[in-house]
Amino acid sequence: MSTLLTDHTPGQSRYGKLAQALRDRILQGEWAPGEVIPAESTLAQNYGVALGTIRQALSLLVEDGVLQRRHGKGTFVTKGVDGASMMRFFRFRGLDDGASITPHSHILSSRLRAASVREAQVFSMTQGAQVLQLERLRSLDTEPCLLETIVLPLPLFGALADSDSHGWDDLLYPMYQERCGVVIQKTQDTLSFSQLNATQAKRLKLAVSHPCVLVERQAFDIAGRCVELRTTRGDAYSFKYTAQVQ
Amino acid sequence: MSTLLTDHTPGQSRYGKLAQALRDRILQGEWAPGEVIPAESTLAQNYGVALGTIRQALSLLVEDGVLQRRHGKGTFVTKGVDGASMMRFFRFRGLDDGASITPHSHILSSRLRAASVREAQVFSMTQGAQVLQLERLRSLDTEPCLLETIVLPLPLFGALADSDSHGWDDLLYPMYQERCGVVIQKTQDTLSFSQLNATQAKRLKLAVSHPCVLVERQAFDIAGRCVELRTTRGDAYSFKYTAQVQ
DNA sequence: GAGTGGTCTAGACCACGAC
DNA sequence: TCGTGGTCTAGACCACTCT
Repeated sequence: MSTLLTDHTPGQSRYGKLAQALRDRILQGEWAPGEVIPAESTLAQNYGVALGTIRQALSLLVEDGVLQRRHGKGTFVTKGVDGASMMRFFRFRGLDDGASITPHSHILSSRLRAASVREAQVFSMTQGAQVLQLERLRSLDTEPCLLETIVLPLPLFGALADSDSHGWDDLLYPMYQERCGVVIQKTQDTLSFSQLNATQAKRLKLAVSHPCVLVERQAFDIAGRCVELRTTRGDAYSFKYTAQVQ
Repeated sequence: MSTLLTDHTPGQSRYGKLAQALRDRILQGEWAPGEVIPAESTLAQNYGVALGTIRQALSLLVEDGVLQRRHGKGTFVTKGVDGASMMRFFRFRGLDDGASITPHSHILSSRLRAASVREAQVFSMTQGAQVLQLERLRSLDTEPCLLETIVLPLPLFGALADSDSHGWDDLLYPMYQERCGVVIQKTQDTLSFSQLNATQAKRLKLAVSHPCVLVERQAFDIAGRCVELRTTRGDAYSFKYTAQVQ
């Protein structure tokens, strides 16, 4: 028995409350990312509701990307975004559509500094708290393609601040999970156009003022907190993105 | 009684087949865009299935954007996208986020020509069939902002070929519906980067080689057929788009 | 009050996956 | 063969909208 339902309708449907209860249990870490949660019939019994009701609750969390159903196997906690998602905005030379090659990662710099006002806001930190700022170059087959500035709040990412960036992986998000217990659940990317300054151009082996696409990302963990701010620049001529409307 | 269900599982769930049957009735024009379809209980009776089954079928069509539910009122056939959707990719000067001003439309040219191979393919036309090609300039407060090339298959859009473009509306999609009976249901937009040639630059009052964002759109009607090809160019510095991942 | 979609139940059987 | 999620039923009651 987990949490008995209180009486009727304080302001939400029963399956809505169930979804919230299950989400809380996931956030508390009762089931780790990638693990199975109890069967629908078990949950229905534990909460004392009909099967259909628990299924509606689970559907909400599936829509939200927190859970995934697998017919015949069970319902699993999502593992999170894989971190190669930035490549969806670009199509670099010689890559077919299907090709999902992970660019190699090289950390150019890593330093601690005080959070700006905006950073303190989005990270819900006390003003002046510390953040870790990374500069990172990503390359495909030795050719530089993306230049990134990444800002991470402390002490959440303290493990990274203390470690040597030479041993880091090509994908950051799985590494956030392993080393800091942070699962990236969603990202919001704002695209715009810009031009490279001298330093950026040199890193990317392009000319000064070369047109680039700017991706400003906020990444959120499973609890919905923003835990990463990232600015990515890539050659505008390699930009290619497809959007569906309705 | 509408269509009795055949026996069990030729390869789809019962609600899947119901959804297809309902979609067909909508495509045939049994209910016009904006109209109510019969109540869930009525449909369930007519098809001889349980309420929950018809609700699942309707949910598929709602997800697909074909239907909309309104609690207490009924289930309605979608009216289609409003045609102002191109503005989601740009944020022009002096426009706040919420502002959804429709740019003024000016048709620069309109002519008939034979379809290219690719056009014949995407429109499912016999090769060499005719299309209507429009050049169109869209302006905000007398300032040109978007330059478009629009290709429409004939004879579907014959009514437009025969009419004077001076009397046309600022939004094309509602006009497609009124004059040609074509409801735009979905669009797929591919974004990339380019530069303006001399003609384009002049139209948009920008310099030659000015950076621009290119939007290549395919628009689909309620039956899923591609019925419009559109290429839109706008100042890259006004480009601003937000995407959610997972 | 009548009609609509939304929630919920308690049960049955089916389809998939692993052992 | 067993446990999982997926489909389907037949009924009940609730919440919203219009008249």
